[in-house]
Amino acid sequence: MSRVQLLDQLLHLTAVLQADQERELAALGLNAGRTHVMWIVHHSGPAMQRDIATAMGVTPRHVTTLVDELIEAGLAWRQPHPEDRRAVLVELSERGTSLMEQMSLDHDRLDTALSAGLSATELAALQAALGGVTARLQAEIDAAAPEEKSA
Amino acid sequence: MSRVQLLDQLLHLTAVLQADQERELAALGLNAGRTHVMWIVHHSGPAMQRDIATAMGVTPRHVTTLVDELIEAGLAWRQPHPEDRRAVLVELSERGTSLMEQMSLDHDRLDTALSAGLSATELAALQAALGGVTARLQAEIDAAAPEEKSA
DNA sequence: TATTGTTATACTCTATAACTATA
DNA sequence: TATAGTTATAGAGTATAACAATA
Repeated sequence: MSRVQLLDQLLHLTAVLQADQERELAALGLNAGRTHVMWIVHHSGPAMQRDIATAMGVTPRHVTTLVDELIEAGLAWRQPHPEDRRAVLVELSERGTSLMEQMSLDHDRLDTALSAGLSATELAALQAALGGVTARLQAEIDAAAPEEKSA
Repeated sequence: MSRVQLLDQLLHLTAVLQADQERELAALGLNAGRTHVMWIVHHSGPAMQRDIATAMGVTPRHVTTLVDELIEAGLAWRQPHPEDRRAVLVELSERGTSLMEQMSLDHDRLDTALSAGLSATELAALQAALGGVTARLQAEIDAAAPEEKSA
């Protein structure tokens, strides 16, 4: 009988991870939504707001707000779409791009720190076990909510 | 070089876990705050709102709202504090209590499902590795934000 | 007629400030 | 004077609905 349940450990880790993310973003004047927009644009290149909304699972209206805020902060701008005059392309500014690059570095650094102390074998075993847990969790979710099919 | 980083795996698991929790609570007309209040009262017995606020890390004013909502939903009620006429004791109703008991069962069931397929040895190794990762994450956080001391 | 983005509005979660009734 | 809780107000995040310009 494990005194501490696996699920409780995972929930705790989840809480710590999330608090850390939020603290870090807040220090940059960002939040999850604005950062998600930048992340998408950084990885896909200039993007239409409609596509950003779909990728994030939020309303197009909300993306308008998020992009307004990024522009206000000097992290992005809007360009007219060259082929569709209804649409707009969101691009990162130089500051926006370097911020995303810095976040990538921080991400990699944290990843390295978390794996420290684990041998390659142990790391592989941990990753495999985590993959299994995630798959079982997803299976539970799918079993409980059989509505939303894959898109 | 691991193609998928450990941190990314953890972030993904975090997202899935959280979405699952929210979906489950929403199906019961609950949210994180209301559930947290019930959880505290379920585990500590009748509690003053002030103490609930401290335990949750939110304002006393917000606890007033949360308790109002629980009462509205027939899940809790307020009793006058027997020794301090300024204060109030929050108690769970029968429905509130049985809901908490049901959630405990669901929690245990999910924990079992997540561990399925792992031998006792593998489970112990996973838990140990997770503990290490969480400790290293906490150490990173403490190193980055040396302000808020322990209370 | 369908689609992109925006103006207008509203809902949820949470906070701060001022106040009432005790202690 | 300090503390428990509440009335009043505000701010962040996100949604729905109606509408403009364009496809």
